[in-house]
Amino acid sequence: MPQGGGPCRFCHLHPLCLPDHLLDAPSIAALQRAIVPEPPKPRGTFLYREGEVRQAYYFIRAGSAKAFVTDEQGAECVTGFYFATDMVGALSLAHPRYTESVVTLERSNVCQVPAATLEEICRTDGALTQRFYGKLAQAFDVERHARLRLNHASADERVADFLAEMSERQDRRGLVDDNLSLSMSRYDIANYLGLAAETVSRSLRRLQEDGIIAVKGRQLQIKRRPALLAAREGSTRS
Amino acid sequence: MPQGGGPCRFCHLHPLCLPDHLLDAPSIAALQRAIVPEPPKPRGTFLYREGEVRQAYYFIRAGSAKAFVTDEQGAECVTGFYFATDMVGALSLAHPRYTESVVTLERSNVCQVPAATLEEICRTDGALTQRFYGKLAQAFDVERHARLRLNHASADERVADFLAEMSERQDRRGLVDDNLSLSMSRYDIANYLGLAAETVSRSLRRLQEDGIIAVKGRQLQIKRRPALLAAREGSTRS
DNA sequence: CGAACGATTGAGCCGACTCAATCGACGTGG
DNA sequence: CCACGTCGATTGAGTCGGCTCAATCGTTCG
Repeated sequence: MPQGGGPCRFCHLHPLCLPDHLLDAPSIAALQRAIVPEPPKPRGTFLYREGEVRQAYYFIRAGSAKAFVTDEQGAECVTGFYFATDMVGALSLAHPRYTESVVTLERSNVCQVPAATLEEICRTDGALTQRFYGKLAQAFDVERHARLRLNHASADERVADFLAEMSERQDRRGLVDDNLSLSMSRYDIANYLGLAAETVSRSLRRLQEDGIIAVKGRQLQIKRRPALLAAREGSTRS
Repeated sequence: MPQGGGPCRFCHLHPLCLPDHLLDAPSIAALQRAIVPEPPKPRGTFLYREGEVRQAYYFIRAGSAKAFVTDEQGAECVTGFYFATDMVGALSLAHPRYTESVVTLERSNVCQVPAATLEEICRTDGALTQRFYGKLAQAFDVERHARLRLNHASADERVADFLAEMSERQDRRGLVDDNLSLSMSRYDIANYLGLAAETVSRSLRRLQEDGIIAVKGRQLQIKRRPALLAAREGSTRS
């Protein structure tokens, strides 16, 4: 348990948010004191908008959010999703302004860390700095994965990969379960994967017909995980 | 001029490689002493391969290289291109092993910096560390741009965007010129853009027919730059 | 000079998009 | 409590952009 006090002491996500081996460092205690828990945010609340001056980083305690940019035609391009334990805003570490907008997909709880405070603490703690830049490195890997998926995968493969990714992230949140509750719409999924919503719908149906998953609206069960993982790559279809 | 000695003193790319305001720092001098100029590498030389332990970072002095990963089907996926003044290997900063393979596209000159040395120097210089992580942040932005391009752009838009990107990078190298010399094959371009080589060929022809560029093999001239920039986005076609 | 590779062009096909209709779930107000 | 409106999800029909396959043409290098 952290001796630094602050609201983290009672947060059940604590071990996931900041790994244990760092918890004794004085800078972690300072960080925890800087954390501002915010009142629950209803669905559709913006944490921030693309182009605004970066003023804070966020940690999601409960709920989910989607990130998107607006292209020159004014169209929304979904760039990712955030769930509990995710740090939001790390992408903008090297920018003075947010590079994407983030909006909640359901009633969500978040913690806020003022950017100035976090940067001040990092100035005296190289290890912590590296830790946050590590988030950026992770984000890069995710981005590259997404790009390669777009490059060479079919609609069915993309959807399968998306489900596997969602499940994997749920596992990492400590919730190992074959049931997924998708908080985003088919349109958001489609946009994220570079598909039409109708195509996502059809791909899900095909996966269900193959007995790999069971879909009921936004509730989803993975029935044959190995087959799902195989469907991510171009498994030679029968 | 750097007083640190080392081979950088005589390198004409110096002002681009490491910006001036940092040149006095002792750690820069140490970095320069650590730089190992290598003999010219012929076309097809690997700087490193995906999966190898990261042992060095590279700076390209002359020539060019392509980066790619190999997917589970054994197919090559081109992830990017490197040119003079580019730092190669920054993507793997947070990984113990290289995450992509890099191979020269033509006879090229590169400088090598042993990873251990660079990391040792960074340990005592937070500003320099931030500088290299900044490279990672840049790479993230490039990757996101590439992904959004794949998501929502047509073949013609992708090709136009690619040419604009190439030209922009040439400009940043200090060579403001409407002539581009593409060192990579149509197949590499196509792979990078998620297209077939034939489609790239056809898109180039269309751009030429519109009087936007002139193509002759790998030599290319930008005749109407504003039109090229407009063609990147979904300019309502006539 | 010939071989090999890259680039271009053409013909035909297919996967995913678009358009359109229907269905279902949910929330609102009478 | 039910009717209605709205939004999201699903399904079908038709179209089209870009892929595949194949042939030709340069070019470069042995």
